[in-house]
Amino acid sequence: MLSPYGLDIIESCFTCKLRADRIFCDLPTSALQAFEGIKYASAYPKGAVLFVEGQAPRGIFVLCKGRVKLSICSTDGKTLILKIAEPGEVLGLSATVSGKAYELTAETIDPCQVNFVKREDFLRFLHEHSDACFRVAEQLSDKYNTACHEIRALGLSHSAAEKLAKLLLEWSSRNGEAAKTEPRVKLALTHEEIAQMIGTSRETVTRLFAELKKRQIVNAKGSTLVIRNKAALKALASN
Amino acid sequence: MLSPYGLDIIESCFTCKLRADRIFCDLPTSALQAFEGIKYASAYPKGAVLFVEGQAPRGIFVLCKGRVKLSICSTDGKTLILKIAEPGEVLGLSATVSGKAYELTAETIDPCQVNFVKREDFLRFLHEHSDACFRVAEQLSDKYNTACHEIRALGLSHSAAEKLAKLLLEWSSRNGEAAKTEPRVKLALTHEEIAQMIGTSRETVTRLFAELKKRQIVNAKGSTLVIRNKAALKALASN
DNA sequence: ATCTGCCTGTGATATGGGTCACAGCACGGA
DNA sequence: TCCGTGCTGTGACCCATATCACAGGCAGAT
Repeated sequence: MLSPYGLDIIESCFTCKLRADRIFCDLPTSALQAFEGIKYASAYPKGAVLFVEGQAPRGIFVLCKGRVKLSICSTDGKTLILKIAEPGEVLGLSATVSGKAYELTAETIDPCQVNFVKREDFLRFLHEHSDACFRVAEQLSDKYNTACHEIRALGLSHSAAEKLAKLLLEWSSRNGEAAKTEPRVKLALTHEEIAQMIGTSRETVTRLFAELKKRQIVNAKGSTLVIRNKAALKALASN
Repeated sequence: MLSPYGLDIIESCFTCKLRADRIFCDLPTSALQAFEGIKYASAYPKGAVLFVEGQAPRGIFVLCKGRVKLSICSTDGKTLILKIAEPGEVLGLSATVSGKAYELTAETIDPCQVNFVKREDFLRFLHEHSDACFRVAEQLSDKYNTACHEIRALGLSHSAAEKLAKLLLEWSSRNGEAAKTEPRVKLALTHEEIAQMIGTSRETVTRLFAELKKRQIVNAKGSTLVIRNKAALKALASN
């Protein structure tokens, strides 16, 4: 098969080595077989838009490879990035289930491989495979959970510094770096994007980073950030 | 049967007249029968706490009567009210499904009737009744949807006035009052609580209401608020 | 009728951070 | 090598809103 956008396409879910540790993908054989029959494997370049906030739901997108930026956007152009979706996540799920419009916009930030399933096929699939339906409920619970975290971070912090500290700590807890005394975080986003994640302005992010560096709390090594003083960062995060 | 806290207890879901218009409750007979077998009907006074943020999930609470305040709370005591749940809503659902801690606190603000189902019973029930499982997915989608709205409101508005205007408009669209030229909203909450809903301070809410009244945009009739100038309120909401 | 607690209303003050404006820098394309 | 484009860094300014402090009002308890 062709490898567009420099991707190694995963042909079938059955041969996918990563299936086991993905909440949705690790289905019993019969369900997986049915899923294979209705999915369309496809690849997208960096910057492609899977769906836009407000659109009627066409179906779900199972992210196999690459990262996808999920954001909402106000009428005046301001953007809030909700999260960066990682492989294994099912995108557009809640809209597809409920039939309401997509509540956010999904845009690839890497070359991505995606399995698309049309809404009517997916709904039929769910009704016929109750174990898959339960996985969907689990995925949705998960999404709801992270949404609640986001709400807490946005609504209950007094300062931008607090939100940034929270974000950095969360990032470091992703890669299993959290346990180390000096966790490292790969900064794959621009200050602008970080600002959009914590609902502040680009300049404020720049200033906050300058402050953190001055106080020796973090330290930049190229595009990697070293957290030198985890305790101080935690103190900032919970105030 | 006794009627504690002045409630007329709904004995059985089968005889409940309100069942039809509730997403979760309107189950096929076989599922409903099974549900009857595992639920515990109970009543709570005003101010009772159903569960607390951070607790391990004991099970779900189907709200039959009364209203429940759902909130999250920061370490320093600041509270953010996410929503006021109305009858028909299933509380503690996502935590019960995923097994993670309850992500928020649920506290009754009226005398309430509630059907409680233990986690293990509920999970078994879901696996045995795929139609119920699908309803759960729908409920969760709904919750996710409102969470996204909350995030938008919190993260993308520049002023407290904007958030208050949004809240008032949303309230008026609940009771079917939205269509009227001068919708009425019952103000069942204190300024303090409203402040906690839009993430601002009590004083700011008081001042904002004063401003709205001065500009003849709203008008207080006892504890009922009359929206005299819907257009102006909408203009405030989207800026 | 009085007290006590919760709610609303309003002034004074301080400040976090949004916004504008511009400068320096890195990196890729021609 | 030079240029353009997008990112980062920083100063100046100002406004919305948090916070503190207190006064009046209303309602339920004694």
